[in-house]
Amino acid sequence: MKFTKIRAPAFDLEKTLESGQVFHWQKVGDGFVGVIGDLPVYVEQRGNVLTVRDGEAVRSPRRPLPGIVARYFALDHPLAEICDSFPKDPVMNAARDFCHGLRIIPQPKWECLATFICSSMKQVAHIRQISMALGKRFGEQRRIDDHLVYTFASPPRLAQASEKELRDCKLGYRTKNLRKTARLVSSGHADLEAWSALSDAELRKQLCALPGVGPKMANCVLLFAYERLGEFSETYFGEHGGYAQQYLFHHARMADAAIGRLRSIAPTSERNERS
DNA sequence: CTCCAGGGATGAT
DNA sequence: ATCATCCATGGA
Repeated sequence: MKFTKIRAPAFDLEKTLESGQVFHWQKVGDGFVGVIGDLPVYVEQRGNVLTVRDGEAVRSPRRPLPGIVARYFALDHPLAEICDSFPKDPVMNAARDFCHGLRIIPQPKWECLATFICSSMKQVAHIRQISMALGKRFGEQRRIDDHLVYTFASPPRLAQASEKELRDCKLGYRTKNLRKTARLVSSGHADLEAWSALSDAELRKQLCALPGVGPKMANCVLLFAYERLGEFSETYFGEHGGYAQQYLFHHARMADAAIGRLRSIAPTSERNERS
């Protein structure tokens, strides 16, 4: 067992993995297993130190593991500066406090786009199931210790999948959108990598033209896959609006869950509130 | 603008 | 146990 240690200040692994940006990591013991691109990885956190261990990759040219992990978890983002730039209102303050150490993972573009097409009108638990099902059926199997993990399904693989196979992954009405978009990407008609060179506005326009992608999902992909961290909501949220947005959503989801738990304990209080 | 499209999780009864 | 409601939405 060969473990590598990586210093990771101002980082919270669990919050980062469970805040609704990526959906394929599984809790195992004190850590998580998943894939970073093609590479199967186990990662666990103790204080400011990550302990990581990789399995065998097949496609990726091997780079040193610490660099891969540090980049994946965005350890190079200046988090203190980012949080400092958030507006100072009560809601934002609470979110910033709650989400301490949450970093926005720079995701592989296709993985991010496809996942968000699958995510419309789905809750996090659902998206996780879909993501797992797609990986298991259409991804490539990798092994880390005694755990099986799966790479994200490639555009050509999804493009050639039958509608029934996709529906079996609980995709529902998203099936056609995912398949159509997979075909556009697979054929080169939509070149996600080349789009990196586009301006924010132009990139958004291209994304919105894809089946199943509207303004909301386009923003998510802009933020998570193209690292346009401050592109939207900049007027109020400042330079790092994307980060602010993510913190607010995660905090709100967790707060809702907490209210739910309270209600089940004390059913007479807290009736009928929604904003 | 309205309406609808999976289905699992979650809460209410 | 069963029933209703919800869901980081997009397209018709």
